[in-house]
Amino acid sequence: MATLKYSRQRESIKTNLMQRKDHPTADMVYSDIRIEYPNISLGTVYRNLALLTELGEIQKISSIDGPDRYDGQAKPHNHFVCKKCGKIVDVMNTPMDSLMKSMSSDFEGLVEECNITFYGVCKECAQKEGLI
Amino acid sequence: MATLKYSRQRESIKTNLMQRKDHPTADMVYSDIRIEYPNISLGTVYRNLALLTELGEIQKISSIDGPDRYDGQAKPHNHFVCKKCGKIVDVMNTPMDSLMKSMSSDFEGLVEECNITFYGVCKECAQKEGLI
DNA sequence: GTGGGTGCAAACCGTTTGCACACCA
DNA sequence: TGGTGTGCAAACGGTTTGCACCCAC
Repeated sequence: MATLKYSRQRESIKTNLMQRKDHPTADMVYSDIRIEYPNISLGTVYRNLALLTELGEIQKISSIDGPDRYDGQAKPHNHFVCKKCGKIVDVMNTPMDSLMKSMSSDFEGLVEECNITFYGVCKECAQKEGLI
Repeated sequence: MATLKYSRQRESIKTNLMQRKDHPTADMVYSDIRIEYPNISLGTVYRNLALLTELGEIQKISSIDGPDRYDGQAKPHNHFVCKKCGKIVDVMNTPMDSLMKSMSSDFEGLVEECNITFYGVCKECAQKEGLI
């Protein structure tokens, strides 16, 4: 049961996410898709984003403030989220080995599987606020 | 302007957070404070938690799902948040040096200042779900 | 007395869900 | 035709906010 069926809406959402290089919110994707499918509903966008995330075809990124963001890049990688402006930057090649060592033994062997999100202040915002 | 005035509500919230060793939600703090101040409102709790966070006296921790959590521990440290059960574990002594090297040069010198939150699946949940 | 703090309730915002209809297989 | 997907709108949960009153200074 619950066999996956084709839908052009889901296809369009996936394609949109794969093509763009930013990390849009559900609403930003919704705006884009509505150009091609004016009747699509925001609920459908959320449902498909959740489904694609579950399938591992996209990544969901939680922000500290504001709405969640999505990443169409298939290759697993991590993110840096700016607390001030919400900007998201891809972080590749995180040194997992040294991270692992610092984690309590409760989590040994598990961190490897995780998507890690770093929060902080990006250079631009730090300069604006005189933190740098 | 905006001079900080004493309030026993804020004092009580701060004390409550400092004494406990878990990472409660605003609502959990609210429940506790109501024992001493039955008329306190949830809005006041949120206002004071935000204020204390801004003052750097407590830490706000964003969860992937569910409500934000708060940490009364003054010493800066990082967190591991379990995606499955929401459990939060303190992570001390993160190897910042190796992390820094892996970050893009856009953020060099800034990551050191950040609270980092690791997301993943805790050992217990991983065992429950057969991931381990 | 003045201006910040509180309690209350309504509003807010992102997200989820129930339902009837549409469409893929 | 059977069952999954959609559009719509209402509901939801956590959080914020406007307002009148209260209280620290």
